[in-house]
Amino acid sequence: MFKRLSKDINILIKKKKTTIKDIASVLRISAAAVSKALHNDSRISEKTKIAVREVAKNLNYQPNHLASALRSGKSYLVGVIVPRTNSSFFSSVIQNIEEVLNKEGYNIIITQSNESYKKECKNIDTLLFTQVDGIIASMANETINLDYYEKVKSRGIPLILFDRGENDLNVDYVGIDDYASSHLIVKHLVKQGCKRIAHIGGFRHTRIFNNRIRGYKDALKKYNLPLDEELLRESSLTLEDGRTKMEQLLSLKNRPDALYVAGDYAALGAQQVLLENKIKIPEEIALVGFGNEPFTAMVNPSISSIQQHSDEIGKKAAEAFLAHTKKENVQQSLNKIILNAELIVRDSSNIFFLKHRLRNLS
Amino acid sequence: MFKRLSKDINILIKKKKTTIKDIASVLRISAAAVSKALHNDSRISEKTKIAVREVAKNLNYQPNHLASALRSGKSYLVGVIVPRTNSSFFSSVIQNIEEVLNKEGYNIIITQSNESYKKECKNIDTLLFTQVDGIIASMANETINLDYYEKVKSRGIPLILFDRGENDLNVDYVGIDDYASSHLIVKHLVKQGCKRIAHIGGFRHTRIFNNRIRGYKDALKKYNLPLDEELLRESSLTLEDGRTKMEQLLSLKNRPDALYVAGDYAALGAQQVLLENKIKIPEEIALVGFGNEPFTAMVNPSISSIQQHSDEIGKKAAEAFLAHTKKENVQQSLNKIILNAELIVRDSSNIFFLKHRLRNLS
DNA sequence: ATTATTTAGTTAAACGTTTAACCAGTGTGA
DNA sequence: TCACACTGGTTAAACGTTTAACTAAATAAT
Repeated sequence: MFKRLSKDINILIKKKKTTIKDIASVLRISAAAVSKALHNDSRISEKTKIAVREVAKNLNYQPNHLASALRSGKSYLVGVIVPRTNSSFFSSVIQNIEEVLNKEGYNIIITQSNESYKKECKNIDTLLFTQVDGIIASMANETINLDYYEKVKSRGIPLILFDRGENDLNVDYVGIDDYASSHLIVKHLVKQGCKRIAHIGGFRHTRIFNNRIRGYKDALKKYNLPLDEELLRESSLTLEDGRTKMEQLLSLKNRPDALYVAGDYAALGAQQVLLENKIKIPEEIALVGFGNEPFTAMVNPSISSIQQHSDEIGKKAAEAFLAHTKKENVQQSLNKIILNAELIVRDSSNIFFLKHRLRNLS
Repeated sequence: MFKRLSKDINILIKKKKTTIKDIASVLRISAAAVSKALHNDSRISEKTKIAVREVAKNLNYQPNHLASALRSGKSYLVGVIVPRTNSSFFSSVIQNIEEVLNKEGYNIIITQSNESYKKECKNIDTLLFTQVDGIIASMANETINLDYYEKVKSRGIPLILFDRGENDLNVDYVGIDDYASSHLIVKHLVKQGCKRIAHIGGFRHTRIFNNRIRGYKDALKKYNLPLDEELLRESSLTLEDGRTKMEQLLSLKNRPDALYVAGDYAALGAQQVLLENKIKIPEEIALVGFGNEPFTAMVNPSISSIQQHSDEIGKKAAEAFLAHTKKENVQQSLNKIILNAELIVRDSSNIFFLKHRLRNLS
């Protein structure tokens, strides 16, 4: 019945873009019927559905996302904001968010803030402008003012934070337990026999770094180690800043015998300074970083670090978004999903170096 | 005249979303006039424009991108496809594309193919579906079939390739001169006194890797070095593959005294094997990588590498896209923009190691 | 035989802009 | 005074879907 329309089809194929109307006119049915057929609406017969799908394919029909999003109010687009993408952590989180959301028909738009508050605001505007159905974000280091994130909330679209979050916003948050991670590290260093453990941390105003500092302090207390304030340094956690802070620590009369750095890049900077000063790692000073950047395994000696399970974080964040889309209630509340981190012990903090090596080889 | 309407404004402010119509009804003008005012149309008086802008701000008006894109046929969105984002090269290219396009009112949507052809096709579909105004892409290693890219072309939107391109597509391409880069490397190694230069390259079916191989061969010829086929290995350029190929090279009866690897990760793998075999770098075997990944400067010894000027590539790619939007003629043709690369000499290929160090310190 | 229900659609409005075409009023030159 | 050009808008259609409300025909229930 619908089969001998190939001439009509050929005529239409020349047109710029195939729309639902073209399909409708080929089959002599209404555009609405086509729309319903494509959405598998129960009010359309199986026969018609098959015919519609066939014609759609022949005409190379591509649904116009703009039109459907405009009409339905759903764009099936989710915005992702990260400080930067060239970090294995964020890159992996993004990949996992994408994987989960793709399955549900969502696509993601990635934007980077480059750790700048201003850029972050611009990104939020862009995403809102593009009418995303939700935003999954990790905040820039600089960000203190939350107005722009409040704007997202007030637009009534779900907001999910990960890694760098803020309790005050009262939205979903996915991250690791920074406080417990610090405990993990200190415990490990104590086991290696270290007595004076220094910490190069991030700035206290960022919640996660504050938690790492609190964890560090409390763990020292727990193991009856003195808390020496000069062993605790706040920094921007860049490679360069890691160098500076390490130099400061070395100039102390009473040097530390271990160092826990809250970021891998800064840890690398510290390591460079140690090597340049011919200080043996880990024998003289043991070193632990945070984030498990790939280079920690590449440098010599390899640097122990905290693995944050970026894949899990990405998945959970995406699932948190999906949960919002499923319930009617748009009301957001503080809902924390905290994952356990893992300490990857490498040469830089493994005092029983050779022993360990041999064990691994056996 | 328009000033005492604050009550009306307050009423409207409660509404879900402010539209152009709300502004119009506040000012008792037509929606069309508001649209024109916001676009600075000459047919609207300055007085009205100011009033419109003011009311828009008070009502917290956000233009609906979907509606305007649907109507005007322009989304002001550009899709970017990269094999992965967690590489400093791609990350930097993206950042520069964004910077240039933002200035012209465009926003970008980043997608990653993870080097998978299937994912790349999905990405293209997503981007077309989102009605992007253009696509800037670097192809996955796997990609040989060009049908999907042809699809982009046939949709009539500009397509720009960078880094990993294809002549056959006949579109704009931005990249470095791979052939010349190989010459640069070989020349440098020859200057260091190397006589048997090996090459771990990428697979020949990818154009850029083929060009690097051609450059390597021709440069050897130029410097009267014998071309020993067993010194040339094709690989996937992963760290692991770099290790394997290095082991193979070491097992030769006649070992090379220099190695040029077409990718930094594989170069790192090769370096690890060399160090494990107590082979001195660069004295016994000099090493040069490609891509200037940050870790090349971090490892010990630091690895010489080719800096690809990712910032320039990003800018030029964006500009190439903009050029298309400006001329009516949608006809695409092969238009290559080739940039010069730069060799960053580091310890791994600097035989006059100390001399160099001293010179730098002075 | 009559009414109710189901099936398979149709119609028309709506989503928020943009834009082509139109028009009323004012000024201007001849 | 008439023709005209400007200025500053207005009207209405359009972009491609979705969807609420309606309907005609067929089938089932009473």
